[in-house]
Amino acid sequence: MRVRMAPSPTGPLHIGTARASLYNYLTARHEGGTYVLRIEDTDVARSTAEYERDIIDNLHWLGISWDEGPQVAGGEDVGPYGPYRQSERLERYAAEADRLLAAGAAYRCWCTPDELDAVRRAQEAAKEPPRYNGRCRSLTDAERAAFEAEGRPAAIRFAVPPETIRFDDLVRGEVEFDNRLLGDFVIVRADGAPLYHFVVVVDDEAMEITHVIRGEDHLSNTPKHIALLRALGYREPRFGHIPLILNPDRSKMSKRKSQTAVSAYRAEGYLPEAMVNFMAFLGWSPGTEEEVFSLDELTRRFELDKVHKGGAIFDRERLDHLNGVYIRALSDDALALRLRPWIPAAVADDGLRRLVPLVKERLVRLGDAPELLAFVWEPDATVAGWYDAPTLAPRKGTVEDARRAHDAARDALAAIDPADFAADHLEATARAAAEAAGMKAGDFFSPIRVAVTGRTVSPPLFDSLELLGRDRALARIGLALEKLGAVPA
RNA sequence: GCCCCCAUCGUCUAGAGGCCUAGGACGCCACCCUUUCAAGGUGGAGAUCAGGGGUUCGAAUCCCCUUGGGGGCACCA
Repeated sequence: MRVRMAPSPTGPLHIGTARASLYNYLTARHEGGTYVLRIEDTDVARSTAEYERDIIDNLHWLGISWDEGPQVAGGEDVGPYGPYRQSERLERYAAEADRLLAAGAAYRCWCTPDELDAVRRAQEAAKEPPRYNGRCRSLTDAERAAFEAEGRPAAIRFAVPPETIRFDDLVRGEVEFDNRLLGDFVIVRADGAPLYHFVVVVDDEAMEITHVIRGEDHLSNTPKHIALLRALGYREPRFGHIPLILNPDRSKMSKRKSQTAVSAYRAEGYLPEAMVNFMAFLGWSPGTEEEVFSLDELTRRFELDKVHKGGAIFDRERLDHLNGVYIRALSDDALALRLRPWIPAAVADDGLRRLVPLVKERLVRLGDAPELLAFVWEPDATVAGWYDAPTLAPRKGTVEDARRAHDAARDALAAIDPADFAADHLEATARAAAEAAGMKAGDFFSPIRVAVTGRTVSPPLFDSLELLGRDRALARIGLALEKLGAVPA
């Protein structure tokens, strides 16, 4: 078994491409086949090295590996079937196009874009299917000679044989198309650039691909590919068309309506394990009620015949949940490592490990960490700037309550030996202070929480206090008192 | 317009004729735990299996039709 993924570097790695790559990967690895990466950069105008880098980097990030093809963006090919970039296989396409031409299976077409456009418009007006009218297919030798003498560049069209194409799709079963309904399509542009439907067939044969697994959007293109590959005398691979990933409105997932770049999810702090697990379940399930799977487990369990036929909406809330599950499953050390890029370098180098327990159960995405933890590394004055005096009041209390709490807290904390400034002891002390002040614990803690973390919602108060240490805690309470002083009770 | 594909709670799904008065998960709502927020626990609402015909002793599961949705019909991929 030889399987491939064939992304086009005309944009960053798309969720849909990533999912198709994942299904190909899982199929190849499950069956012990070979997995190939081919860069489909025939559209030179839209392809860039930057996008190729984005695609390869993010595929690696997801943990998807391949046996053949470039392993690094712009890097050298690995494998005996190269080159693996279509832009480097132009001679082969030209030779195959010539073969088709010589056999009469393709012909030159001199129709101009304007002419083609006019025909298409007329067809639309007449409510006919828009397809090439075949004008250049039946040119006389004299007409052909005239065009050639003109020196006008010609495109090459495939003369689609009038036949019914049937194939047994790996996920959809028997499918049948009438190719008589197809127009002769262009396989090589007038400027010499070979087109997708043609190169994909040439390359799959050249790379001896046995299983073509791709999005359902290619299902109705498959009869074209089969007709082409027959005309070229190639072996027919098995085809499998997986369901599409959908926008919330059930249309094909698109940049316009959804966040489609894998890099964007990565930048928000989604874990690759969660992305992979989530994407795998968009259109597949093991047939049981289990739903948390590592890439290795997926490889073990994945089977193409359990893939669904209907499309699936990309549900962010479900992804969020799964991401949280994966974050919580990480050890503190592992999570600290992952958090590094989101934390100021000085903090990351020093006390990051100690911060992890404060946020581990609260993180949806790694990128949420700074919001939760900034109070730790920001200067006292900055934190004090995050709130105003009324915010210090307990939910059902007054600023006067806040003042009492802070007075009591300041005295209580100041009395603690810095060496004993630990969460357990702090809590006991604070509770005693609250009781002495005649306040409910919650009402007492709330103002302190705001003073210390700058927010009404924060990690656990006493752990935060311990982290800050006595002096900074006292300083923040002092700052809060100053603010309260400006407010008449 | 033509061709093709698809159709179980809002969403992801289990279900391959009787185990289904349709199960799980996300989300939602309660309650418990609790210093806030989370996490966790318990419970709940939520799908007459798109609709209609068949086949069968029996249908979410098989067949047909309808409806709805989607994809494709480029000198893009």
